Amino acid sequence: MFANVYLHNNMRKPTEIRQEQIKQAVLDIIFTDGLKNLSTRMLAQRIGMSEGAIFRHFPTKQHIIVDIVNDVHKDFIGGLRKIALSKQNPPKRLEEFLCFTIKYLTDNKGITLLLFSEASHNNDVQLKQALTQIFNSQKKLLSKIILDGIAEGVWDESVPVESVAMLYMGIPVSLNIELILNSGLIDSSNFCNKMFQLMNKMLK
Amino acid sequence: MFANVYLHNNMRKPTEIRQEQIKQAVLDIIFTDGLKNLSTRMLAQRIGMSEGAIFRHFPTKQHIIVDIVNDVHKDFIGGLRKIALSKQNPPKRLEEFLCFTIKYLTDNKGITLLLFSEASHNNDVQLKQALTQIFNSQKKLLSKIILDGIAEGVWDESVPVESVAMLYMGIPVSLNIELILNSGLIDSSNFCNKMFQLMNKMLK
DNA sequence: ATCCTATATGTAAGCATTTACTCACTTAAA
DNA sequence: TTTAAGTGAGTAAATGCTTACATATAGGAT
Repeated sequence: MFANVYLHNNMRKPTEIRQEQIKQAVLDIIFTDGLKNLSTRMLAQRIGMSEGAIFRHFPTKQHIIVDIVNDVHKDFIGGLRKIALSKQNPPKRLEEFLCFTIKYLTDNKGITLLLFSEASHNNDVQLKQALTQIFNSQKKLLSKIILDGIAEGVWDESVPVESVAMLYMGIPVSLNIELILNSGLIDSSNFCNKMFQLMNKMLK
Repeated sequence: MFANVYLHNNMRKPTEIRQEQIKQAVLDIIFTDGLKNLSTRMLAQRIGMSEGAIFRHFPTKQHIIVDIVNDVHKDFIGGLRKIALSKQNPPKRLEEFLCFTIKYLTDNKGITLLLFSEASHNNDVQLKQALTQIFNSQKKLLSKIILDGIAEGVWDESVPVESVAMLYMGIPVSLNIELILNSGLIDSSNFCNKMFQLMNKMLK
């Protein structure tokens, strides 16, 4: 009769849910403490499970990182691709492209730092390839939007597409610096709109 | 007579020179292997001295980082300040500002990653303050140039100064990503000129 | 419903390795 | 001859991961 009154504070959960929890906690730790302070001990503590339990759901710590990078490729790059290849006019696509980028990165605050930090070392060849592809995909998709806009005559044909794409690549980091300095408080839709205005002007 | 023919491979050097070597090696390691792979063992090996010797020249590893950040504040921010407050016309100042930034960061390849990574964790309050000041100084100095340009009538007064400054903050990282992906090969002066053209257009 | 069993999820303790840093001692250089 | 620069061996703590063991949970047979 009273058996179910007391909830166990360590109720078991299926591995799919635990994996999501772990990945979320990893990004959280990276954002607040930096990649080099990400330890499996700290990770376990933040989720509220033992360290050993983590290794029931992922074979190694590195596999967690790789899994996150794969998520980024699927969700983030996938979302950008949909926008870049849609039927809307190029300026509208550019605006959505920017807003989607900013929303994704503010919702997943550790990702910018993870991508940028991990990209810099060559220890894991497979991981580095995935990161390179993420960076190049972004540039390629944005370039497509710009080239479409030029072809349609809404933007100046003399614009250096490569350079504009490069400038865009810095936006996530500007955003991240701002997030850190303002401790996470940012008007996301306002930020994205301003960036669109600037880039649109740059292209005219 | 033959005493000086054979050079000792462990010739002793004054602490000032060793400190510079150590700081340079730290930035080198950060650029090639990432901040989290920066160990005193690796550092000693790269310079060609014993691990213990490092601690003759710096009390702790953290002190090396702090010293580098102080250098950045003096050399980089100092240089930017000189340009921002010079008597030249605003567009010329903007161009020099951008080129100086890019030159400094390509000459000291680990700095972008160091500043950006370290800024994200709160372990060391003093360090975080120094980093915040570096970011804010950059924004303030660039804003000054833009506002001067608006006052002189060369740029549009409706331009959102804050947003432009924020976009500028991303440039070093775009550069860094490019450096990593292209393994260090970049036409620095060409890059800086292109960025100037874009920002100038944005401001008109 | 109740029991039984297989399996997935959990834990605490411990492992080998790496880490930042120290210390006793040596020796080049001023 | 004093001092600053260098070394190699060692330390305690932290790290990623393993292991032996415990038990919640799902599902079929009773």
